[in-house]
Amino acid sequence: MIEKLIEGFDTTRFQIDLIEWYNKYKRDLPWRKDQDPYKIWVSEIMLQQTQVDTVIPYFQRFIEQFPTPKALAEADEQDVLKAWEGLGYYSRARNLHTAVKDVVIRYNGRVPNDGKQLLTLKGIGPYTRGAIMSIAFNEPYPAVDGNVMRVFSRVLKIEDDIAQAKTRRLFEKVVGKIISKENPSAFNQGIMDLGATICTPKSPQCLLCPVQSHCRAYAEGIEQWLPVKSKAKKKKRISYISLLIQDEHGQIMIEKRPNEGLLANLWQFPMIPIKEVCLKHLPKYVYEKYGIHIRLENKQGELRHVFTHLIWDIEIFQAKTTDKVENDRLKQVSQEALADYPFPVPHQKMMQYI
DNA sequence: AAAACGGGGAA
DNA sequence: TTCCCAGTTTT
Repeated sequence: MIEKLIEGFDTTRFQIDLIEWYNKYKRDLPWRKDQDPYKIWVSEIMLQQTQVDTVIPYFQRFIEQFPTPKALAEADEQDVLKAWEGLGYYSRARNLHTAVKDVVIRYNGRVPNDGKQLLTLKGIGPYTRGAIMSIAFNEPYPAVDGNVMRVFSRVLKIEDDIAQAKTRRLFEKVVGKIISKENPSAFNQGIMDLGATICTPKSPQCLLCPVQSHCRAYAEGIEQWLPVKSKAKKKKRISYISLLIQDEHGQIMIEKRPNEGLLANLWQFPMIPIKEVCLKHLPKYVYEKYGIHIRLENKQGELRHVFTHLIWDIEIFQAKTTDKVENDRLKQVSQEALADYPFPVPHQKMMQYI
């Protein structure tokens, strides 16, 4: 059934047209300066669900700070999270940290040139395995992401719903057939660049496309209707009150989030679901949860933060205390010391209200 | 198969 | 507002 999709498709000519275009127009990106599999790996993890322009400065700082798997393996998790701060999907950073420790122990610090072994490492799934194998080791593995599915859904007029998990497997089979066996690195990166610069989600630049003559969607004028993707469900909304609690020296209370789930092990200002308590009972609630007495002061502002699957609506209040706490997950720190802890973006925004 | 998991930029 | 982005893990 894959054969049916590729019937009449000039694979060899497609490979040539794509790779020639890539060699001429490839983007100058910091992780393309050499073929160090560690750097390819870090870049691929950062690039998951994250755009190139966002990743570039993070990548450069990260490689400077952790130049080798060994350097990263020996780092504290909090320092790794701090380097990741603001990039999102923090489990990527924790999984990468776990995985490089594995690489140091099991493979003597060398990223394995082996598809099966790569897949056993935390945070490396089918896409990242394919990207590392093809880009760093020039092995013909498909690396199918949203970009690749968009390009090939148009070129081959594939109308399966790309929101379905099994559709990715279909595209992996297709790319496995079409990928250049001589230069899989340029082929895969060529598709990525094509998807990023020409074959974009809206208003693709078909007139500039190096594989226009191969594209079935273009031939039929239906490129804007592909790929097919079903709608996501509605986001859940949660309201919170967040407290900027200062003691008589101006020290501010922060808490560490649980070690699993949303924003695991990042720090935040105490945050109370509004559903669980009304304003009047807030000090009592805070005493029961955090063990300190507070005097509630003025509301400082509010903010909204939108995640993939939910929305936080946060009201920000100032508060005062004279009590002291100090443990693993609860601290009172100076305003300057806040910079030493990894905070999610909504709580970074809160700092301006102090 | 579906849900959880961040954040920013573009239309 | 809505959608998209070089996805993986957990349930």
